[in-house]
Amino acid sequence: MTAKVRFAPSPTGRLHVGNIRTGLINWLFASGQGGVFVLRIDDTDRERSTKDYEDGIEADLTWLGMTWGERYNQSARFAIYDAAVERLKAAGRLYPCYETPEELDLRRKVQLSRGLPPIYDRAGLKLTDEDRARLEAEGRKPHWRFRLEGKRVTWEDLARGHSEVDTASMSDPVLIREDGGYLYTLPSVVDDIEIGITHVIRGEDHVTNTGAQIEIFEALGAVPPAFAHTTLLVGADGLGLSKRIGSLSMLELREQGYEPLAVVSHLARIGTSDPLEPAASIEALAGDFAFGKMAHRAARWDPEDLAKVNAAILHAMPYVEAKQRLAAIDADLGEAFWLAIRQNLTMFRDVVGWAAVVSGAVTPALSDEDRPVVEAALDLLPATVDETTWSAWTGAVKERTGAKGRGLFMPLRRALTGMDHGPDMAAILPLIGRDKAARRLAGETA
RNA sequence: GCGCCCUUCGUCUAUCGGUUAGGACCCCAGAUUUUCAAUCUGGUAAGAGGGGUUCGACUCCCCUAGGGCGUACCA
Repeated sequence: MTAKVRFAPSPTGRLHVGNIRTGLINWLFASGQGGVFVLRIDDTDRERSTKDYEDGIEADLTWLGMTWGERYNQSARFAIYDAAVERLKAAGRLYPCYETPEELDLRRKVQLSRGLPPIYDRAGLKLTDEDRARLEAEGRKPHWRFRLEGKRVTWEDLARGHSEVDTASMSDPVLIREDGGYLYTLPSVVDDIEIGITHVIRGEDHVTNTGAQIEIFEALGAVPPAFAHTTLLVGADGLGLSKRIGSLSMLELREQGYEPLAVVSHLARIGTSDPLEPAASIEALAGDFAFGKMAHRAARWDPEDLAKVNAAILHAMPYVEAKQRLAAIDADLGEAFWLAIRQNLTMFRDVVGWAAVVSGAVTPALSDEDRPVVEAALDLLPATVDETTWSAWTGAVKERTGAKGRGLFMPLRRALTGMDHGPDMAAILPLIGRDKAARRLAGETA
């Protein structure tokens, strides 16, 4: 049986690092074995769902390279959920309740204060027809709960191993709200059955839900899929993902200039035993994927690590891959330029700064100690410069001034680039050109 | 409050009763570059605390501490 997994975001916001990891793990798991990745838009909440967010989610997935084989909108599938509801009602597993949210909240608080578990007391189950008629005459409308069997539900979790949830220790879940709207649980289970999902892969915040959901699968006569609950992410401080990072959207990461492959490599490898290095492609990542490699403790999402992965990708990026993007910055930026400066990039946009060093205007920042070397260098600068110039030229400067090592090269670097770090000077000198080099050595802004 | 999960170098992790406790990042050193960066090589560095079980515990059990998640008419 080929694997079929689903990623089910709600279009009530953009994808962020917290939920994209779940999507990515699903994608990697499915792709690694030639399975199907289903994109399911959980838009049963029509109030909060928007088409813009839906488009945004697709744009984010596409940017990351996470293609989907099938996609569904839950908002188009209410008839299927309605049918499931009828079956559950007929089986006596769905019962109406009339408490208001305030009443329930109060009841929970009382239970808690008495040291009792805050579990719904199933008052709705004890209602007679007359009780219901009276309540509805008062204008109350029911919400519907699924009657749990109250048993130890067990499953072999792909990420956590043998798992158990005692559904006797939880409240019967509300499946249908007072206003008739569906909560996430029922449509999710029904779709998993209808679409033929074989593996439900999600964050471990859903572990307890799984107990109830397995009961719902069974109540609908379905064999539950396999489950995998992965650890959640934490921030660089090791504590829970902060609001800032937890809500860091793919859109922001994209605007900050990260390479999609960096985002994906980083997200796929943190919290695993694989070294944190760039993958050749998202497909290669899928080939390496295994739940067994994932630690059972929260994975740390640190932007500094992401930046390192991003830099490593740029450092090794061949010219053909960079060509178009380079041209978008400046048509004159060729292969020699790329090869000379890529090692100095953290973000692709850093190219702009190096392009300015080569073809823009640079104001040399020189100290008094730098001057003798720079003046000699200007005097000795050959009439033409190419890749071979640097060595002979600086050799001559060394001979005349006695400067060597750092004392020889830093003044020249500062004079020619205006900076004290940067690409290999032998490669960058011919890119700057003889004319600009001479003027910069003379102290001009050129 | 209750339930579930977690706790190994500074960081991310490997180990599934007997290891010189391994790798990656950071850091340090060396090489290379007659410079910085990049690159290559090498190195420093670890089992939350306390009890057990065992010939032997990072590994199994219990307790404590710390952290995460859940306990919604959110997903």
